[in-house]
Amino acid sequence: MNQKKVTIKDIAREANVSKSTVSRVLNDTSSVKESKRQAVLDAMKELNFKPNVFARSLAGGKSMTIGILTGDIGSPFYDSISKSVIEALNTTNYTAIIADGQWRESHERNAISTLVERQVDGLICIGGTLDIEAINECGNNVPLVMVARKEDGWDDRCLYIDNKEAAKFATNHLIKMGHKRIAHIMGESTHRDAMDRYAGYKEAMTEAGLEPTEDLFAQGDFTLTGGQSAMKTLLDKETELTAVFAANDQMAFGARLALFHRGLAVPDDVSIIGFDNQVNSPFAIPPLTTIAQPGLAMGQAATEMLFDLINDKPTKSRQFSCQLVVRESVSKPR
Amino acid sequence: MNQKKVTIKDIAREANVSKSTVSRVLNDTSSVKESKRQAVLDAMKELNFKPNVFARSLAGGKSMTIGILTGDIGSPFYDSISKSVIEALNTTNYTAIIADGQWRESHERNAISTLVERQVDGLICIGGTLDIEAINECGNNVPLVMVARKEDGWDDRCLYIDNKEAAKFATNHLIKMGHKRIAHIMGESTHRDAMDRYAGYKEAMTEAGLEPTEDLFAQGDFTLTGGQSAMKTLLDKETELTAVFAANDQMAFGARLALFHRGLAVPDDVSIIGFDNQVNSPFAIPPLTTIAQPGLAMGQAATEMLFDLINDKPTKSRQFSCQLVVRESVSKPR
DNA sequence: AAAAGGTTTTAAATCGTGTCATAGGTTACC
DNA sequence: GGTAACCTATGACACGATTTAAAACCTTTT
Repeated sequence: MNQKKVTIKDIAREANVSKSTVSRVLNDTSSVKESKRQAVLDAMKELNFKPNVFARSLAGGKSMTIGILTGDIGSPFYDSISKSVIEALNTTNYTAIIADGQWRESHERNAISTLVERQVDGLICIGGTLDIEAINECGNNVPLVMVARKEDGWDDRCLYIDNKEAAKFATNHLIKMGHKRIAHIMGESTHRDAMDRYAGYKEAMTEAGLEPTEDLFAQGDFTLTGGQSAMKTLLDKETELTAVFAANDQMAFGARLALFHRGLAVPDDVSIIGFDNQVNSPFAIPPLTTIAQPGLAMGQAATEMLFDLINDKPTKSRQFSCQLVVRESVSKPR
Repeated sequence: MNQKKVTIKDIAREANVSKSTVSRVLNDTSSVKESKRQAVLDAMKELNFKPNVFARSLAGGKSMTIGILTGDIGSPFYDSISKSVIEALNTTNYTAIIADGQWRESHERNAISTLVERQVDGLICIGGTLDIEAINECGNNVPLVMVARKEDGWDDRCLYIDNKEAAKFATNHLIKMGHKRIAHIMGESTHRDAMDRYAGYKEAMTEAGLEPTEDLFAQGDFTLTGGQSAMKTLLDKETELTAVFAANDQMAFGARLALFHRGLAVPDDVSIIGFDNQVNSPFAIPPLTTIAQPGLAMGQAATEMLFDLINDKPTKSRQFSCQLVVRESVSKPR
């Protein structure tokens, strides 16, 4: 049944070589005569040899493991990045361990130390709130890449988008459609993305000669319920808005539900634009117009960058561009 | 900077005891005089000792790692289970490794062997298509728990729901509301859940004296787009349906979009009921009536069961009950 | 033909921890 | 007081690989 573990020792005996030789053909670390290499490979195949990861890690000092620290498991956009990293890792000998920060500094700290205890060879941070110096310190100087996040002074390992510019683009889309009373539902205020998108909204408004007054602003927190209650607040103020720019799709959905419950139609009464382009956004009713953030590409690029970092190759931060995805949640105001 | 690794050897020296003693207080494997225990603990604190996972695993044969084999990362319901497992593990010394089966047997095989190479101490399978004998074989007899899946002959380690009964319940809800022409969008036909739900639908119909005719049936695949095209097919048949039971929420959303594009209102023209109660289902337009599957509870229970299995305690399969969540996507037919 | 030089191969040390058999030391009992 | 029983602590070895320094083997050069 439970096949006794096959070790390099067994392979060595079977192939009439020493353990070291086996190790050398395993890692291709120096030349081995072709005949012996074949003998070893044959033996490995025959005995169905699987090297022991732990022995390897202990001896070699590499864990062949990459840590993913995600701001929050369950957040669709971050999840899509995690998924693409895991997929990218599939073609390598590395395996991912995911740790959940749950948007709390303390949790993030714990999550990182879990990863460090597991001796991850590299760390990919997706969003998150803990400041980068702290991460790096907890992280014990493990090679580190930041995704969906830009940090000053870390200009060689960030993969990000220009949130302000993208938010401006979104707002301008509404403006071009003829809207003047455009509200903004902002994300978690401790979150840089939220601040940047808010800034972009304000700038677009001002440049168009529209005033982003206080009553057009509502505080959200990037969640469905947060978006919903922000929209309620907005509606209670009886602001005469005709369009809403939500800082992410989740909040857009929340807002959309609040509108639905007040009997307001989208886009006929109120237009909505989101941010992220989650997988289910095309299936919202109506399909959500939004800004697409290239999560998949960022995840893949992060993986590549991390390997460059691990192999001491030079890296540089990269800005990804976003695209407006026009669907059916925005129309001209009536 | 990079603090030189602190080993039990250092602790031993600092506390004036032998390495073995340190190991014994670490694992609480036999009694140690209180004074020495304290000395060791103090030394560990002072030197900020973190045991090396790999050395531990190598020597002890336990990896302190649990493998999660999920049918598909990105599938909201399965993801919620994974998340709850990861959370449950947070209070233990175990860490999770997630491997993605991507609904393909070959991928699943690879995923399992990755986990086995990582020497996981236990395996939690969430859904998936590979048959259980194969899993067990690949899994090298690692303790194994199945979530959201019932397998005959494995009556001590499955956590599941009665899909047929729940589907019957869903269908009956529509029937009670007065619907007679009720369509069903089925999931991936290789999937047992899909078959069971279909069976429940048929049984409910027949028992109510309604005939589940061919034209009321459409094949889906548990995805958003699958649901959409199934609904299109249904509408193209010009079946005079007044309600749809989709085998999961994802397909319900897809169907809902197809309806939207045909200008049909939900629930006024067509009622929809789903299955799963995904986190975003309350935020659909209109909020989706559905069958709630207790994913969180199942994830936690799975974790507990796995530990029982690991500790050679007896376990028994457990059936969870589902609940109808009435929201706004179902009304009486007009 | 011997020395030099390069290529393969090997034995032994190492990585950090767990475990087992054993050695001391203490208590208890007759 | 002597022996048995028990509790603690120890050292040596094991776990399964990598790595290094030295040995063995082949070629080539002088």
